[in-house]
Amino acid sequence: MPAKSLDEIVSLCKRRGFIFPGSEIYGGLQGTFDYGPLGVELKNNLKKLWWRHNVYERDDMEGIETALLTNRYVLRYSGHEKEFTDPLIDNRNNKKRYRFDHLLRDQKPDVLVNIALAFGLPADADEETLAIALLKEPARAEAALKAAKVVDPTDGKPGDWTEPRTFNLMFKTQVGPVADDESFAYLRPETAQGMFVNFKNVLDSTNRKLPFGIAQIGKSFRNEITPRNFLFRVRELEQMEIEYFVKPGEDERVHDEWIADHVDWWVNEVGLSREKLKLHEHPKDKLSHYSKRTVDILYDFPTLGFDELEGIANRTDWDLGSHSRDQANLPLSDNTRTRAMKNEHSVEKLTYFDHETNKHIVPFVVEPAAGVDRGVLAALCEAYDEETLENGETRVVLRLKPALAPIKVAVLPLKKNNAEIVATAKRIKGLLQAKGDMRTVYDDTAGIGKLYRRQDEAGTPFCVTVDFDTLGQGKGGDTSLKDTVTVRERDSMAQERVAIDRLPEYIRDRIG
RNA sequence: GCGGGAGUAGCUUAAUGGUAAAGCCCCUGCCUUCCAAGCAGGUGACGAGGGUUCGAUUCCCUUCUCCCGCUCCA
Repeated sequence: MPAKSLDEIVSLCKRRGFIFPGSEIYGGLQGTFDYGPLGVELKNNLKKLWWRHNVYERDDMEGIETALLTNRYVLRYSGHEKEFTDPLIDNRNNKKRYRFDHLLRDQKPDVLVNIALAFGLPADADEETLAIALLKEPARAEAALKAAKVVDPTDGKPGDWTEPRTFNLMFKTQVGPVADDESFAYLRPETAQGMFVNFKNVLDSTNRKLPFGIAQIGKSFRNEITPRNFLFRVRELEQMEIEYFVKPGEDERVHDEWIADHVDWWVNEVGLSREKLKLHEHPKDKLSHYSKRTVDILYDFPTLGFDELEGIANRTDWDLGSHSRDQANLPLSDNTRTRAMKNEHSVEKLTYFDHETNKHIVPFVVEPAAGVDRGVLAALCEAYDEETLENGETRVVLRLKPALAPIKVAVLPLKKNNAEIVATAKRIKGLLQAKGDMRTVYDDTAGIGKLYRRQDEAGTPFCVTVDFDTLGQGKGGDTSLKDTVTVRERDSMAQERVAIDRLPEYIRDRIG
């Protein structure tokens, strides 16, 4: 039986050491989580699989890792300084909160005219212009909204409005010893910008031709208004992102290819069921400022229902164009040309010289961006199983793909009060861990049945048990099984007898 | 940020204005020849701060965290 609720997963994560609340002994810090001994292994394994699929097994990808602290100009010209800010306002009468610009948009025209005139703006100023002007003088704004009788869209009555204020979703931090208004940097809200600002560096150092991509795995930070739902909405998150650069015109085909490829990756390598995945096409009017088309891959989480695992966006030439100097002389798409801010700080033109046409072009970008933490959660939800055994008892077993399993092998002595069995088990543990690529544990703190169940809950695919037969002391003096052990498989609980010297190979063949 | 609900051991629950109890888990020892056995022992909790009180886990206030609903959501 799969997990009935997310709480069952949360409970298992805490109990077995996958995931803990961040800063827990000081009461926690909302929107942060710490990965425990099993969690870090699972997460590392997921990232390893992703990197292998998207970098090593392709001919057109490079990896990078860029700084988390980001020059504010990067986020200014990317559009985040403006677009990643939500202006908010509350109605004291009914405790409703609105996005300030959306509230203005929903007013009758004469209301907006009155506000505009009160602020000395042209009568036909649009709601974005108004919002920006009013946010600069919140106290005057509050008075003007009252005077103009701005109504609440929920009840249609004039509201008792608070001062409008901005809520920026980017974290700022002080850089250097002098605390003035200019000496700050942003913690990056997405890893993507690191790939864009290094576009030339990668191109120049690798001699890549279009199409090619840059991959990065790393932390991003978003000051979410309301972190919720366990790993789902967090303030510190890890992303696995690709920026795939193509000639304009190839972008739509390549976009579809990445969507199909990544759905297959979640299914084949992470082990998610295809029927629990679905695609979500973003409506045109809800697209981000940089996107021409965005398709999300959703997973059917317990309690939450379908929610986003990965977003695959066609970012057009927005980013490379926005970060380039001398934009007026670049061949940009209409959206980027008209909406991107004039760049007065970049010293680079992020273009590509196309030898076929002998022209500089600004590549289009297709961006598959997946959440590592959400991937971990999906893998756990998919793998969780409460199984009723033949004897009527239940066991909790994590049916993780062996490649994802935090522990690959547990070596267990059938009896811990037999020195020779214990010594042999410890020797086998050493033999397996010497290979260096599989987490191996030894445990003798309970009876054999309980040891198996513990490993089931951790998702360990194989248990190796050392018994009297291993020592050549089988029942009735049977020595035929000397130097063999029992390998017990997690999902079926079936056992197989394997020679010790074949064991590393046997296990490796089965963990992928 | 608003409204509602909840915070007692790793987990699930109990009681109490006066030494906080139990089961499971965990640890140690004995026992145990393959799926959470048994016996004996042991560690471990009132989210934090303040107030009322002789005395607060209990009553009050504040705060933090979590859950539900709004709101928000690249």
